[in-house]
Amino acid sequence: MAIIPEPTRRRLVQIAHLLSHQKSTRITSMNIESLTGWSSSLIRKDISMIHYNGGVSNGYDVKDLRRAICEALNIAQTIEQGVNCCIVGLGKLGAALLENSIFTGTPFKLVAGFDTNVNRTEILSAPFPLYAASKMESVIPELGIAYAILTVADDNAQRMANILVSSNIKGIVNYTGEILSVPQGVVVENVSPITAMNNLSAMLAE
Amino acid sequence: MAIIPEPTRRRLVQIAHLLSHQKSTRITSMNIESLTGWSSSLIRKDISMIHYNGGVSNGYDVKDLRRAICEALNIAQTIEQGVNCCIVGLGKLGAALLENSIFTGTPFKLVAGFDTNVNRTEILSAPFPLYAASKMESVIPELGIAYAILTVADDNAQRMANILVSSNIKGIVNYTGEILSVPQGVVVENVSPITAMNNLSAMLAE
DNA sequence: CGGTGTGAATGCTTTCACAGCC
DNA sequence: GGCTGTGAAAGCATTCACACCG
Repeated sequence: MAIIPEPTRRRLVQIAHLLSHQKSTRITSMNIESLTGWSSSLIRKDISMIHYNGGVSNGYDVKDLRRAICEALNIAQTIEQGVNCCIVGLGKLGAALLENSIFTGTPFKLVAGFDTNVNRTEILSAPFPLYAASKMESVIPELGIAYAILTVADDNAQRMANILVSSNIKGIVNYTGEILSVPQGVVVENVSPITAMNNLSAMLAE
Repeated sequence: MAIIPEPTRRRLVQIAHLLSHQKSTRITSMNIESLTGWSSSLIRKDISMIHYNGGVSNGYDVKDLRRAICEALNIAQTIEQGVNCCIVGLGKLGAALLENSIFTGTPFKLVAGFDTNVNRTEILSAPFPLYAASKMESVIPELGIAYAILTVADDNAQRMANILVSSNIKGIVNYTGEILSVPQGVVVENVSPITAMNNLSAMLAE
């Protein structure tokens, strides 16, 4: 498969998600345009990047298009096997995410939580084990954990990220306000409320 | 001020944030490169977009550069006046964010919370008032709320977004898995853990 | 020197426009 | 007729390379 440019990939991920919530059985690029704001030709181009070629004059088959996108992005495999994830930092935010229901219907499975404060790991309960942060480097490879959700305090973020990296993590969803330095090959997705708000400000100021 | 392209704006927001946490008093574009992974020439180009011209052969003055970026992005004004924000949806995640400490040291101020379930607004306590969701259209303009954090259940997301839009909200930080349809002029920042995870998958699959 | 600031060149993304197909 | 799929054109963003400056 030819390489798919990052902007296209990100849109396809969204489109796939949107398709899974779709009521009707067929959808056109214009429908998707009005749902997402991206131009219909851009959407057609994106779809052409994965060589789908299943569109006809009344659009695409919702289910089939979704399947094709997932396959092309290699999230099909992900979907079948599931991906093991963990939460690092069990403060209020981390604890809120413990609720495993958050990932039901997705391929992501929470299988462990970590906190430096052993109190937290004892007080809280979750449908999977909670460990002291010192256990990360052994537990993460053992359970085959690929992704981590980082919800520690900002001043602890880089230190924990370093441990995650040396535990061989593949990706980090970063809820802290810090920008993490990680080696090539590890992917970080920044979702801190503060960064998000700052982005809003910068977008809205022309 | 000439318009600043979106990718540049997003990087500058991050750089400004990073500068505020900086110990040393001077910094070079190479320093920022090793901190962020963006190339030093890109960083210089970004800075040149705001016509800063304050750099010398030992780099930039950290404080002054930060000030200049904030000014150029119109987040200076934001910083002085603060921006009023609200949380819509007081489930576990929303409740975790109520902790106002999350925005201390930032220009963002939480001034209201909303939930359709009046129980939640009564049970929970916060350093600002919590209202029934039916009050949104009156309270939001009244308090001059510009940004909303959306933490409702997915199947309620678009409905709440519609109400936010008709309450004249400027920006939405979207923690739900839904893609929101909003009119031009309203900005959405998607930070759902599921979207973030999906993006990780798509990035890591070449 | 060591680093900035910036035109020019390169390399991506998006839009356009239209042939082709159901 | 309506919509897809896709070269070709246009529009952006990033890197290069080098003049310039403390």
